[in-house]
Amino acid sequence: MPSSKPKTMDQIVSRITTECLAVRIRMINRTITAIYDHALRPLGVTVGQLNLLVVVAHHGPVSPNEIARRLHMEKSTVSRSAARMSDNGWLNVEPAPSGHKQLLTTSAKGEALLGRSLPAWDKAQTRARAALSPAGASSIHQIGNALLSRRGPQ
Amino acid sequence: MPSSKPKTMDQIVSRITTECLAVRIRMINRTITAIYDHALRPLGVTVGQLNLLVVVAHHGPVSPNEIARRLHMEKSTVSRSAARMSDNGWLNVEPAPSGHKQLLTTSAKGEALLGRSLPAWDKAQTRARAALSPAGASSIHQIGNALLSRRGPQ
DNA sequence: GATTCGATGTTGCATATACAACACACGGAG
DNA sequence: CTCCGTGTGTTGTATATGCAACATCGAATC
Repeated sequence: MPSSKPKTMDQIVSRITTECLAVRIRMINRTITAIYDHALRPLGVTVGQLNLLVVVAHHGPVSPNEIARRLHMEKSTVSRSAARMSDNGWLNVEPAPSGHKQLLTTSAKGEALLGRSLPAWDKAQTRARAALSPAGASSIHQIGNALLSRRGPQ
Repeated sequence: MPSSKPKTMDQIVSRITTECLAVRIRMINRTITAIYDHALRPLGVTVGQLNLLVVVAHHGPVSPNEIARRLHMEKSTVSRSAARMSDNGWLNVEPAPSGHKQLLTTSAKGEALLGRSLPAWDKAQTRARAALSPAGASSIHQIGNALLSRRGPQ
């Protein structure tokens, strides 16, 4: 009876090469992020930042931690991004009335940027849909919505 | 006649919130990457590194630039990752016989790591499939394969 | 009221990633 | 043979990202 254990290097490599979801998602992420970042470059903002801005604009005054849960990010990542955007004058970071908490709100400058960014975002969105193919874009949309519907731990 | 131009902030925010492919892909990327990295942590390797190792093992001696094209990455990203992995003894980075070029090959230690990592990778792969749902996983697989089939510029 | 626990934010460290500017070497044009 | 252009690798800079350890504040427990 041939053991199933002693896989050859070729078998392992072949298996991971043809199946791994991580390489694929990470590659797709790089490609799509590049499309948006390229379109947004003239505005001096990245997709990550634009997305953060939109979430803050959408969910009124909101804490970094709350955003981290919604977008499945690490709290420190949100805090540091918010700090950078505050430096740029796009976000206000203020301590909540009571407690240690913080509240993020959009500034006038931030909303202006958002308005100015719409055309570039739209162009990128179109190009991204093309890169993913309509069916792929629809799948991504669906998977993303499922993730968005339930927030993370922390 | 109402202009289609003067969108309100709410309209813009709502549109990007409900449609943007970038937030979704980036979120999916964070989630899936976390699954693999968590599973691989005991082995001291990240998914990105494991993937690089697999590609090098698969495509014999190969230059960083060639890998960059295949995986749609920036050449400097590949070079620096390869350098880290060389420090760990998982990859050999050697100058090509003639020319300025470099050739990456797996070391014995690298192949051993690969073999040791398979179970963890497998567990992560299963969990990732579950997180994406079978249909979603299949879509990602397909989109990824399409990207892999044509290499990038540079 | 003092102590403890839990939620929140910060900081140090490491990887991943991209872009721009630069350094180098090979090959072809002259 | 020399010069130049292209392909390739490197380095500086900046963002994104996560983990672990720590600091803090409020609330629940006693």
